[in-house]
Parts: sequence; C-alpha cells; structure tokens
Amino acid sequence: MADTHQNLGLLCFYPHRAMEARVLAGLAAAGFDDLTPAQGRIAARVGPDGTRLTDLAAQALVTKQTAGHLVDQLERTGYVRRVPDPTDARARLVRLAERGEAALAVARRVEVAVEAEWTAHLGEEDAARLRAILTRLREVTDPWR
Amino acid sequence: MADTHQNLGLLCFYPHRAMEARVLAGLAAAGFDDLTPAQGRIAARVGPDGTRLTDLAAQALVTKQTAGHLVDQLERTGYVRRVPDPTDARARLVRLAERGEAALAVARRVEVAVEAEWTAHLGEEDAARLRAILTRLREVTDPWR
DNA sequence: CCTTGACGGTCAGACGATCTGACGAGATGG
DNA sequence: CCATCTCGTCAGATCGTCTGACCGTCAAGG
Repeated sequence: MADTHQNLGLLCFYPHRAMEARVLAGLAAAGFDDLTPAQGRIAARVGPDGTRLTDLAAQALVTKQTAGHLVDQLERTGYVRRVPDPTDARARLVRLAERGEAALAVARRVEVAVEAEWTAHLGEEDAARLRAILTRLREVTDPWR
Repeated sequence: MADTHQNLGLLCFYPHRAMEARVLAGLAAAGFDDLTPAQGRIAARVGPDGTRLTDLAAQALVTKQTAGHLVDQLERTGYVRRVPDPTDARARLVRLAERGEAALAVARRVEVAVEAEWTAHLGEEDAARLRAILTRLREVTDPWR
C-alpha cells in the first residue's frame, strides 16, 4: 500500500470516508446519535421541497425497498416526514422535519470546518483546483446529472 | 442537488463509486462473478508477500471479525489462502491464490482503462494535478500513513 | 370511456456485512 | 515464569441490502 501511484478511485475514497466519519461524529456529539451512515446518506439527499422515494433511491444507488426501509427509520426517529405529493396520488414526498433541519445545520457546520482543515493543508489554490477538477470529473462519474 | 458548491467529501464519492462499480463489473465479465464489494475491498489490500488479518482489518476500517469472515469466503472461492506466519505462530498470513492473482490482473487493467477515460475528459495536466493533490490530501485523511 | 402498460410504493423473505463481547493460544518483557 | 499484550476465532445480534411479488395510480390509444 506504499505505492506512490495509487489508483484514482482509491485516492478519492480516503477524503470521502474521512468526511463522512467526521460529519457523523459531529452529529453524534450534538445529540443526533441515532443516525446510521446509511440513514445519513439518504437524509442528505432530501431536497428543500421534498423528494420522492424513488428519486432518493436512484441518487443513493440503492433499491427503492432499501430507501423505503431507511426512510421508515428516519421517520420513526423524527428526522423526516412523508407527505402526499399534490401532483401525483401514487407518490409521497419525503421532507425534512424540524429535527432533520437541525441535524442538517450541524452537518453543514462540520463540513465547512473539515473543508477548512483540508484547505489549510493543501493551500487555497490547490483546494480550489481540487474542487474544480472534481466537479468536472463528476460529469463522467455521476449518472445523476 | 444542483448546487454548484458541493461538499468536497461528496465530490470525492462519485469517482470512487464509479471506479469500484467499473472494476467489479469488469471482474464479473471476466468470470469473477462471485466477488462482493466487501470481499473486493479486503482482497485489494492483500500485499504481494501476504498480509495479516489484523492489518487487513485495520486498513479496510472494519473489525477483525468482519475481515475474518470475508477472508473465509475468499478462501472458499479460491481467491486467497491462509498460510502460517513463519515469524509468529499465532498469526497467519493471507496471500493471493492463483485465482486471486488472475482477478487482480483484470482489476488492474480495468483501473488503467477507467483512468484513461478520466484523463481524456480532464486533460493530462489536470489529471496529474488531481492525483498530486489527492495524494497530499491523503496525508490528513488516511489514518494509515 | 376502458384497456393496457408504465410507474410509485409497500410487503415478505432472505442473505450479506458489520458490530460487541468473550475466549484460547502464542508472544514478550520484566 | 508470570502478567500482559497480541492474533485470531466463536457466538450472537443488528443493520443494510437485495429479489420477487403485489396493489394502487397515472397516462396514452383505441
């Protein structure tokens, strides 16, 4: 593992894992200690106006059964609500509840803090470059937009 | 999700996921269709001279129980062997078996191909920059060196 | 209108991956 | 040689995930 030339996918893994761990730890420290990583990955994709279960599943790359299961738990613990979709009687929108909004605010704060640490290590210029390059890379690695 | 400013951890996630999916698909297409993602993550960390279970667990960030379980499966399907560690009678080294070496070769080929695609999209210069920056970022995001 | 097929979501059942806790056997240092 | 650490396993539990079957609703074409 001491290769100087590691594959790019793996190199991308470390920051992602580090960020997820830090955010989860921050949430737990703030009292949101009943969130699992999988729940977080679903909750993080709930849009401001609510999101359909099917869309959540597609974006998180899990089946709709899995997404439904996780939303069940998130609903039970008060992070989200399911409301009817006014435009389609089949569908229901998953929306953040008060507790979900509060957790989101904490998560955002941790994200900003971690990015600041990374920027301090890399320097402003490279941090900005990294973001720019990754954003372009996303065009060919994210099936969603 | 249409933010222009996405958190860096998430931005790192897309390439990692894409790479893992491509490698797994390539392995499956080459006849190694009995590998699960979790098994792959363990197998990918087996060094050329064998690696202790405890080290595999630490590097993959799972408990040694989990690692042991996954190695059991990899052994059953012929990807790895457990051999005694000559320097420590408690320990056993996990080594790639013939099938494991063959799978590794396929995985490496896919990795190279995917990186070539990414480089084509980003340009030589930015691809090199991305690798350099991620390598530096690893210093603060990878607890293992 | 009604049929037909596509879509949104749930239910049931299974398996895989992961954890915590307890344990035995070998290593290691006073 | 004893206390203690480390390597790995066993047992049991929980969580995440999948496949397949199913029901209700939407939308388009006779």
